[in-house]
Amino acid sequence: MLDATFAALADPTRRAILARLAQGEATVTELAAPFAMSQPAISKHLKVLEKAGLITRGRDAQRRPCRLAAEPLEEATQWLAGYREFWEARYRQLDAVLKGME
Amino acid sequence: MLDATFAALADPTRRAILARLAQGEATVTELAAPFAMSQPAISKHLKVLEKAGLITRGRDAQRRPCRLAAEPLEEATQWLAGYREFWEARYRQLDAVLKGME
DNA sequence: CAGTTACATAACTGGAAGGTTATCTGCCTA
DNA sequence: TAGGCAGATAACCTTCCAGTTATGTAACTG
Repeated sequence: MLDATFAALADPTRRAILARLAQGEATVTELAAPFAMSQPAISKHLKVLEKAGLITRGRDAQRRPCRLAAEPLEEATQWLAGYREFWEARYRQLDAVLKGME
Repeated sequence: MLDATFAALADPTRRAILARLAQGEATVTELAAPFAMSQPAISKHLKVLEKAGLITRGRDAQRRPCRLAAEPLEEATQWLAGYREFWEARYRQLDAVLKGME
């Protein structure tokens, strides 16, 4: 699952789509509007996001509204949290150095 | 930068390498040992990690010890943090539902 | 019912990913 | 100095990815 999540997040178009969805539901056409890209290209990106579980889709007549699904983001965050102490250690070192300069 | 970071993290072999490096420096041969994969394949993965800034490499005679570099992980975490309220909101909803069932 | 809107699907293309084997380089050691 | 060890690089293959255009399909609208 982490594979699909990180792979999905590796594309700037897809991250921008998620950023848009963080502000609420949107249709495919709405999501496609900001990009200089064909509609099928966006549909493909949405499929990638859907397979990664990062979005879910409803139905409203001809429209297929997309919603953000947070679970994989949480999973990714938790994985990264395992390394948190690592860079915090760096900051403590930096702190120490700065204190030494006083 | 986030592109390269997330792309690098999308591969399980590379995540495993990072996990190993979290416990301290290691040489290429040491890193390659756990995997049923040729040494050049590992070297490629290391190059990906290096380009993404996730590792740095030193020199010790013929050995090129690798160290974990935390900065891109921090950057990725901060990006994800922008969505944190999103799933926390879900939990608050769940909480509310559970309380309603009492 | 004809046309249009909203989106999906198919087929193609160029380039990057991830693996392989074979070979080269640099450094240590006997 | 000859040989071996650690690792990088090259050349190749196959599969996937991100985009395209063209076409199909379901649902609304006049």
